Formats: sequence, C-alpha cells, structure tokens
Amino acid sequence: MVNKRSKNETKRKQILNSAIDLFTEQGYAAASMDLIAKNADVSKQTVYSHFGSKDDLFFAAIEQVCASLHILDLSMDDLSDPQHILLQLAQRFTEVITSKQACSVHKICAFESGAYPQVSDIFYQAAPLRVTNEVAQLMAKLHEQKILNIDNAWHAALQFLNMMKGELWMQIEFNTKERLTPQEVDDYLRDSVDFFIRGYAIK
Amino acid sequence: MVNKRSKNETKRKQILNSAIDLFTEQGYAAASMDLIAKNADVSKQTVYSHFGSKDDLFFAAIEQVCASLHILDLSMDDLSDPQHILLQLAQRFTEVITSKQACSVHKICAFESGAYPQVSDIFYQAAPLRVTNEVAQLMAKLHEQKILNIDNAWHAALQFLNMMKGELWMQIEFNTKERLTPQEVDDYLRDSVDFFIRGYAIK
DNA sequence: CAAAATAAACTAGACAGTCCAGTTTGATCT
DNA sequence: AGATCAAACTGGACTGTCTAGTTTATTTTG
Repeated sequence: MVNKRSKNETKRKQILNSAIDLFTEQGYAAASMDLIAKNADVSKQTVYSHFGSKDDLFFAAIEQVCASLHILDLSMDDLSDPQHILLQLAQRFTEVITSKQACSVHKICAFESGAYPQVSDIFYQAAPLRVTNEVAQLMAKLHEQKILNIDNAWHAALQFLNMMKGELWMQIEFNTKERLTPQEVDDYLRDSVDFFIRGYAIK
Repeated sequence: MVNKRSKNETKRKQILNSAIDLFTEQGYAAASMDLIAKNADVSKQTVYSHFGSKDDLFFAAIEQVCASLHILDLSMDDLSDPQHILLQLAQRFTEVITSKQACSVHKICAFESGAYPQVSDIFYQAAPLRVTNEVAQLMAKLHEQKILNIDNAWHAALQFLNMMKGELWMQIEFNTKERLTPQEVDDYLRDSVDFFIRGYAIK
C-alpha cells in the first residue's frame, strides 16, 4: 500500500563484509562495533538497525563466511589412476586449509566454541564434515570400482584428510616462525599418498 | 645491614594457578586481573608486585601449564608386536589430546598465535613437536629392527598422529553436541593401526 | 511525507593499572 | 629477647580508556 522504503541492501552487505573482516581477523571480543561501522562506511546506528546486536551480527557474519567457503570440487570421472587423483586431492586440500580465510574462521570458531557453540557448529558442518563427506564418496567409488580395497569409506576419508594436514597445519595453527618449504610439503604429500595406496591396495 | 624480606612463594603459586585456570577457561581478554586476584585470595596489588603486567602473568601461566603437560612416555623395549604397541600408543595419544587441560591450552595458544606468537610457540614446542619426536624415534626403531619398513620416520610419525586424531578431535575442537562413543573411537583407532601396519609392512 | 540513514552525544559498565593509608611479617641490630 | 625497620601485603578508592547500546536532532531519499 504505502510506498515503504526498504533498507539498503548494499549497506547491509558493506556491514556484513566489514564484520567478517574484523571478526575473523581479531576475534569476537576485540572487534568493536564502532570500528565495524566505520570500516563499512556507515553509521553505528545503521549497523544496529540492520543487525540488532553484536551477537546477531557475529552469527550472520560467520554464517555468511561459512556459506562462501569454497570447497574441494572433486571430479570423480576417471579414477583409473588413483595415485594421480589422490595427489591432486591432497594438493587441493592443502591449498584450501592454508587459505587465509579458512584459517581465520577456523581459528575463531574453535576459540568461541565454548561461548558460541552455534557458531562453531555452523563451521563444523560447512567445512570439515562437508569435505569429509565428499572424500568418503570418492573412497567408496574407488572401492566399488575395485581400484582400492576400502572397507570403511568414512574412516578412510578421515585418515586421508587428517594425514594430509601433517606438520604444515600445525605450523599455521601456531603461527610458527619457521615454515616448511613448498618442496617439503609436496614431498610429504607424495609420501603420504603412496603410503595410503599401499595401505588400501587390492590384494 | 639491609633488610631483605622475600616475597611469599605460596602466594606466587596461588596467583599462577588462578591465572592458569582463568586464562585457559576464558581466554586472555575475558580473564580480568581483578578476578584472578580474587580467586587467588590475594590483593590486586600483590598480583602486580609478583608479575608486572597482565601480559607477563599470561606468559608465566602458559609457560607453567606447558611445562606440566604430561606427555606420552613411550616404552620401546619389546617392539615385536607392532599391532599391540601402536594401538596402545594410539589410545594413549587419544587420552592425552582429549584431556581438558590440553584442550584448553591448545585452544588459547592457537587463538592468540597472532597477538602472542611467543606463547603459541611455547606450546608448539612443548606439545606437538615433542610428541612427534618421541613417535618418530619409535618409528625409527621399528624400521631398524625390520619390524616395519619405514623410510622416513618423521613422516610416518606425522601420518600416524594426525590420522589418530580422526573425527574425535574435530568434535572436541568445535565442541559439538553429538559425540562419538568410546566404541566408535576404538574401532577407528584399530582400523587405523591396521591400515598403518599394512602401509608400512615389510614386503 | 514517512521511513531510512546520519552524526554526535550520551549512559552505564568493565577493565588495566595506580595510589594510598594502614597492617603484617620477618630479618637484623642492640 | 626486644626494638627496629623495610619490604610485603591488604582493601579500597581512583584514573583513564574502552565498549555495547541508546537517544536525539537532522538530513536524505523513494
């Protein structure tokens, strides 16, 4: 009926992006609403009119960033060369888990898992569970097609993914000064893929 | 001539314990010096006289708790039954990483790794690196004694330990509502030990 | 014109760190 | 042993800063 003016969707996105930046970079407590508003180029009041409270904004930000996490995208057409397929998967996985975005949101969700279990659950579902499911499907296909002998595809997926994290993930998690070279990482991945294939070889 | 009265070591310990409790439970920012003093049954001034600042107290607390982390304690005498040895190791490792103390300090060190790299480094050295080293020694012995065929003991240790974390660790890290049953965990560990042995079996 | 957005001031509470006035403690000196 | 003295300790008040969230008066815009 009356021509009601709707809130500006662009501003909502600006606020959300600013919130994502600050929350993931600094954590919940250290990110202030004043700065979020300022970085969004928006008044503080507008922030509160779009998102009722800091908590609400936090949820929305984490939800948004989890939804946008790009994931493995496995193609499962030609599995005849498992060595090649699995190495690619391992390399792709390494890229994903070392991306700045994924690391930041992982860190904050793990830290706030006590105070905000909803938030860490969103991440858990969106990232590790989702990826493990994808990989488990691949494992199941490798078994079906008698390329590898994998009794329990879910276990195999967990083993594979956790294994590939290796030392690199610890170094990122604890922000160590020294880092593995890309060569060392690649060596580890290749070693691990070979090991995986030996462990699940058809006998 | 000059009067020397030394600070009360008991109070220092009370303060440190209180700080460890609060920092590990609530994180650096959320733990207030007032509450630390109160829980230590000590005046705020005494806290500042023993530890100059909140940062100093934080470092001391993390250092203390890392030093006290009990670790694997492998006995490497009779390795003739690798299946048994490795399963025990896996079970012991699972206990260690699921202990409340280890989880709390892991969480806070990972979270503060940006703002306080010294702190996360202390943990990194004290826990994951130390354990991996221990296990790598075991792997090397298994190779020497021709029980398993392990080219790269360091890689094998990383593979083994990361693999054993499995789904359980993710659930703890993200404080999920649903948890694996002890039976499910044990099944996974046994599966993984078998897989590991197959992958590194002597031809 | 009415809803949306703005800037800026404001409230109320928390926190790190300091200050202070008075009390306890324990080592040293007589 | 008793007097002395400096340092440790106490509790509470205080400063300055920061924060979430609110209010208000004004401007923009569909």
